[in-house]
Amino acid sequence: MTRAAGPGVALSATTIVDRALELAEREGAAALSMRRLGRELGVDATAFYRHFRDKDELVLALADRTIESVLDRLRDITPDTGWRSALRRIADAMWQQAQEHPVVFALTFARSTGGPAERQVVEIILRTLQPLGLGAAKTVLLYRLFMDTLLALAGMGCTARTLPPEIAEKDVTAWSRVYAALPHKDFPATHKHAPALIGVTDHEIFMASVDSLITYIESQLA
Amino acid sequence: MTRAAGPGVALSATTIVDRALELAEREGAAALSMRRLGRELGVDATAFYRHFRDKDELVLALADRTIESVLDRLRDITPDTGWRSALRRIADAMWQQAQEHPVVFALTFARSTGGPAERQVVEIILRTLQPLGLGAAKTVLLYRLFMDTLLALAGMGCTARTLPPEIAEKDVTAWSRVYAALPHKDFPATHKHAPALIGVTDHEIFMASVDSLITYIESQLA
DNA sequence: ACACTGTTGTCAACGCTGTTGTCAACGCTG
DNA sequence: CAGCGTTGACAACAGCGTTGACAACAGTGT
Repeated sequence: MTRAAGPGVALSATTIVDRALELAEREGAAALSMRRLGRELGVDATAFYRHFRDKDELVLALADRTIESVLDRLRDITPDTGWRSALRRIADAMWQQAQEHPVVFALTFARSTGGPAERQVVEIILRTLQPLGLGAAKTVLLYRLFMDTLLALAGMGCTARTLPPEIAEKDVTAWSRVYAALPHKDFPATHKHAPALIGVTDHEIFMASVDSLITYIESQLA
Repeated sequence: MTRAAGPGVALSATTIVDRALELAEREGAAALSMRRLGRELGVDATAFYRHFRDKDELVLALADRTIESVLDRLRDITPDTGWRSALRRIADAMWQQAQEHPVVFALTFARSTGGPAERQVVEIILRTLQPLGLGAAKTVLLYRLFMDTLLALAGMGCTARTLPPEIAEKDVTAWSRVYAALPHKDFPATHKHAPALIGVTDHEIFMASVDSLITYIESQLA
């Protein structure tokens, strides 16, 4: 049953991205294969290549798609919004993106899509930092520090949380298995703090990081 | 030419890790396949499985091996070393590890090996933070904040730097290609700062992050 | 000295992966 | 109605991680 071209076409870049996003988040990064995606779309695996150059192009498209939802959450930031609360809202939106699309986030947090959504987010953050009156050099450094730190932190968390199940088990239980069992003699500090260490959540760390970054920017104002 | 067991054995976990580490850093993560590694060792690809459960176990072994060099650089930290310079030395050692073994670092920065080298590093950092007299809860939070932030930042950088060449090109040039070309009309802030943004280095960001973290810890002492 | 046992490497094979080239079916335009 | 460009199907390729059966050897107990 060969399908054909024109408006009544079966596939489009948009529907491919839709299904791929849903598939990846539902079944993990390993399930995002061309054959699996083809089956999901009811189409031969290689039909994909009529719409994207290669798999990496799809991955970047997934990234830019998820950034759109970040953008939506930043709409209410105005020039009147204080820079502190603006930065907090941006951080918050990034965190939510990571929670909603952990697989795609893990796949792409170290990438640059160059897509429209990404460009808008960059512009918004720069507009927030610009009026602080630091020099150009300091402004861009603080932009990168803010952006990279939060992307990296959230991305690392997503990577850890979306590991293939059999691998994830080893990692997740590493702290409770090996670190909680270290002897007081050779590892006094670890032995003492292991119970508390297990309890620290990624979100606490992320929020502490936001505090830390804002504190640092304040210190640069003087 | 079938080889055999005993002392005159061809392979060992150590030699496998040696060659794998060298291969990965020389030719990239994609080259670290069992068949390629077997060829490198002059041995059938599946001989590997007599020494490791699976590939992931090798990757974790690679990670712990590179952490050993971090440990070496921390030997001269004593209880007399001020916490600020101790933390700076730790950060420095992590950065050097990331520079020397970017492929392995990118592969494992979000993982926990639970190996001996990793345990020692954890103990050293906790011993640095412990005497500050913050409560247990604050101590472990700051430990995780410090560790995770620097791991994530360095790891994200390594991930970006060790992408397959054809993919890397798109990413590296994204800033100069798309962001430098954005019109002043819709993207005034980006348009203005794009030239400076291209110039910011990962190391600058990393060092700024260390400053930021130390500043934050200081603020928590009061 | 000899058979036994456990270890280690070889080999063939399985079911995957991303991707390419060829071909057929279809909508649109001349 | 012919031709053309687009789109999907299909077969195929080279590579991947991993498994199971088999052979060669070292060391051990008798």
